[in-house]
Amino acid sequence: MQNYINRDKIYVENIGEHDGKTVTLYGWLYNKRVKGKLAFLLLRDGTGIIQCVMGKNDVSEEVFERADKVTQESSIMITGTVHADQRAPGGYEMHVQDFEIISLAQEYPITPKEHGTTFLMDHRHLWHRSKKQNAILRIRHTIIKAIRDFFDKDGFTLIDAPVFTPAACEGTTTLFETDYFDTKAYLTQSGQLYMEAAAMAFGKVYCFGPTFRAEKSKTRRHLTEFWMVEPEVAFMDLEGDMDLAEAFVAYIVQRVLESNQEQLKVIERDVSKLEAVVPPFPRIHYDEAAKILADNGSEFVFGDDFGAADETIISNQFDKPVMVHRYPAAVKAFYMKNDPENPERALCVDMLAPEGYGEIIGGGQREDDLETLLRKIREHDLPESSFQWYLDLRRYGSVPHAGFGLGIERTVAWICGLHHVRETIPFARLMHRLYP
RNA sequence: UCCCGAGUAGCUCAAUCGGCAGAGCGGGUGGCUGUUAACCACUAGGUUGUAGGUUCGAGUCCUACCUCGGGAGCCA
Repeated sequence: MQNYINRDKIYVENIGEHDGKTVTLYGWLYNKRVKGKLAFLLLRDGTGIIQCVMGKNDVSEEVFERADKVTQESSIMITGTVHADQRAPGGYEMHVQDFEIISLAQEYPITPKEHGTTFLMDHRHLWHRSKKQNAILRIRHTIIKAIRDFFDKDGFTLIDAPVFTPAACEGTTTLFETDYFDTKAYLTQSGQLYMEAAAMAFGKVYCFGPTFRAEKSKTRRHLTEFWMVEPEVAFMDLEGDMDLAEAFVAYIVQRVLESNQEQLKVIERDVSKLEAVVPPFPRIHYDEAAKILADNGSEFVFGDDFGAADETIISNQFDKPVMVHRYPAAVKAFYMKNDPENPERALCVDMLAPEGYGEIIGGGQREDDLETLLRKIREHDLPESSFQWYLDLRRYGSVPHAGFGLGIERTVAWICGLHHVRETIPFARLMHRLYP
């Protein structure tokens, strides 16, 4: 294997720079078509796929025999001349001079025909090699990079939140419990409370990491382990929070449009839907959203949170993400600040993605008054002692502050136009999936 | 936790009213110098999820269980 290390490797994505030259490519056999005295080998190297043409008369008998016997996903090395050619997928093809099999693959489970999702998820470690999955995870990479760039350029500091937490942060969802020496610890469901502490220390902060929910949810929008980015800003109100969320999401979409045209084509995404995502986004009051539902025959009960079908009805009214604000305080978490103009309502906002993708952002202004927060903790029947550090933030220089959380996988699913979030994360963790 | 649906060849699926378990892909063999999920011919490949029941006869009908998928609730 030592012979195959090459530090100046040429990659398929840059093959146009080598038009007319003789180069060596390293990769895997994506597919082949052997037609008598002519062989078409599709080399995949992670950055793209190139068709390599081998005429029986142009290579030694031994080399042509290798093409005949090489199996799908065998690792290979091909030397040849690069030519622009309309007939070739990708626009360039290679005329083969030499071809070596680095490691002959056993019978590869993922054939070029159809497979079911369960089978593919069981072979997730191999499925990544497929064109579409490769494109999705490249777009995920762009989204994550764009998220970090957006905040870094705007003076935010990245503050990592802990994964082990001592108690339920919000007391709503079911948490994964783990032994922590002689006590219990729980896997985090949100870094937000810690970000509030960090915002008081650094001004503008965000965390980006995995989040865990032990809910027995089996829907296309749910994972038990997912990634979330949570910015938090001191001296910011709900309006500022919505401004931030809007600029943030628009920036992410723009970056994908700039960087991933090729991948968007592979996954057959309707790009015009993404091009429409420019500020300003519609901002509607909970009462307006309720009216939309009433007008569209929903069984929605005023005062409740919206169900999945309700979110779809609301988002379908717009061709951009829509921000719904000021939900009834009763259906929101204890740390949400109540609207001084209507104390029954919370200064909160959810952003619903277009095309029925549901909630991608949840956030709002936080309660900054010590006595009010204390009362809410008691009302929600939460252990007061666990929240002393959180109450300290109101004891020592409390300020208005706000933030939100954005779910990475739902954002990727929306931007890529996917049916299910399980394809948006390299190795999905679902209620019935812990392998591979 | 609740509701709905599905388990048949390595994979994707078919099998009429309960009547001989089949096809495509993938594997193997042979053929083909411009293929695009190549094509053509031949070939191997089955405890029909498990356990019971009804029947002359069960992939098909009944009961239970197992596994998986979709959805609800909850949420990002």
